[in-house]
Amino acid sequence: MSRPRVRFAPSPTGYLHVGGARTALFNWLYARHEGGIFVLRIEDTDLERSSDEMVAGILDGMKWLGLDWDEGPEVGGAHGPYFQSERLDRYRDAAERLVASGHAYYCYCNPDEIKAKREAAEREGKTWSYDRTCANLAPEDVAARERAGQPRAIRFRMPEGRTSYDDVVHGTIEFDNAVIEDFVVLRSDRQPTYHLSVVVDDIDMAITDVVRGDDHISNTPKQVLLYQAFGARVPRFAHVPLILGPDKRRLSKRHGATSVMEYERQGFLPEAMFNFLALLGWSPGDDRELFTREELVAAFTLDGIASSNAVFNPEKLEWFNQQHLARLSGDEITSRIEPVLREMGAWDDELRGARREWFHQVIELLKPRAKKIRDLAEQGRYFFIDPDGYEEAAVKKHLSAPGLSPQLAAWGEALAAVEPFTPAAIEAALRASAESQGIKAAALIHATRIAVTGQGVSPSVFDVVALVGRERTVARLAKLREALSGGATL
RNA sequence: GUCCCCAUCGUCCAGAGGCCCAGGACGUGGCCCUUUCAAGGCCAAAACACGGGUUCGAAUCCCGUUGGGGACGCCA
Repeated sequence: MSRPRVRFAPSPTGYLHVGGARTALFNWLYARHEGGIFVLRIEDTDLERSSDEMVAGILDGMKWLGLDWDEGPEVGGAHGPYFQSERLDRYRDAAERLVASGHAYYCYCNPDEIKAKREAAEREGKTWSYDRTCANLAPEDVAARERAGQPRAIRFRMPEGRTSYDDVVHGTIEFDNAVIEDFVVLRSDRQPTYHLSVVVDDIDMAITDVVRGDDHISNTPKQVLLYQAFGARVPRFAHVPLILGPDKRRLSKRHGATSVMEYERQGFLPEAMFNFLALLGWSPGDDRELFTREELVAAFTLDGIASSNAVFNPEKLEWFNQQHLARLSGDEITSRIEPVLREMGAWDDELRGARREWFHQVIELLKPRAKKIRDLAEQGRYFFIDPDGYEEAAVKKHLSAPGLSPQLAAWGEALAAVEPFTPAAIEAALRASAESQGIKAAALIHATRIAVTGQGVSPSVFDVVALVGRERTVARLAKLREALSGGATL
């Protein structure tokens, strides 16, 4: 098969939403798998709703996910321009060509009257479609209206018969043309409608495969007819299922986060989002779930696309994030966590230098407990900064035993002499200290954890102590004893 | 209202006539590991919407019902 050309054509709403991202992802994956071309086109026909910032919002989302485009904004290409707002002349010419060839006609009807009729019908629970008043106007009528300077739209003349096309995911889909009215292709203000602009653009951009949302299925016959009217080759269509919210309704703002950048803000990894989205409505045909970007490119084919809608499951996204996080190397995590640590005032350039090995060990310890990069920083704060207080519930639960302070003093002394300062040696020393004092090791374990981390929860206290280091641990134990005797800081 | 699409565990998927009294994953419950919390391992509960066909045989094919979604604009 020769190189396919596919496209993603969002309208600039200011952000890339999850559904759009998934559609873009499928297109990208397909292009990359087949060695084809991925085109990005901005459908900014609606000038009032478009701006540079809005376009930037979309591009940011694409870039974050790593969906690079071969032709489009910022990179150009031989089939541009890639903004519909710069292509208006093309649409006007195309519409006039349709009139000339008899596939369309001028319509002088008043939009307000049409709207009124439509609404009246709707109130009775019926449908009203355009009555073709202008479909067969006599030449002199047309001339008269033109002379009067009446505004005119251009309508497509629906032929008799049926229109069908082969959908890659749904098979053959057929419509009776009678259910489709003579739709407007060019408005009276000379602006094209969606159907005209997509078709003209897809022809101009030599798009071979249209991969888009299910919601376009019923639009497709209109577009197929337009291709035919233009004498162009009809592309292959693949309509992918929609992404639904938990209430099974189309995903929208009221379902919470729908912008992919919102997930970035929440600390999700782009590779996790990528993996998760790829599996919403597509499957490799077996039970594999964890994929890298490269593995997905290798595995992706259009026939793995499902035909039924999918519900967005945030819990599974979290799981993917955790899995991808666990697979990140120490250096990869370092570069992503740096901004978070800076924000906390816990960053030190040495973490990349002299303390790099140490830092990687800290990360390994924290990793299995973290779902997000931010968790790593927040849950491991005590590795970088002395705790400034003790978690109340933990104190209540583990520090109320009488005589704890002298016991901690003895343990502190023993710890100061542990050699080598490894988790195993530290554990042995702690157990020995507990035994010689006739108390449970657990008492010292919990107290040490609180002293060193300020928290009731942490990785194995022996690992933590080994990494926090002898000096800081001894100091923190002493500080806890102070607090115990003072009582106030607890 | 008309037209179109869809229908396997709560959710995401596997299953393209016998391999299925249906498999994996998330989530849920339990156990192991661990004197914390996770991670990990093991186990469990959990689905072929319903009714008719076709066939020796149907989750898989056909028809209908029901349910869900989408489209019907001088919006995209």
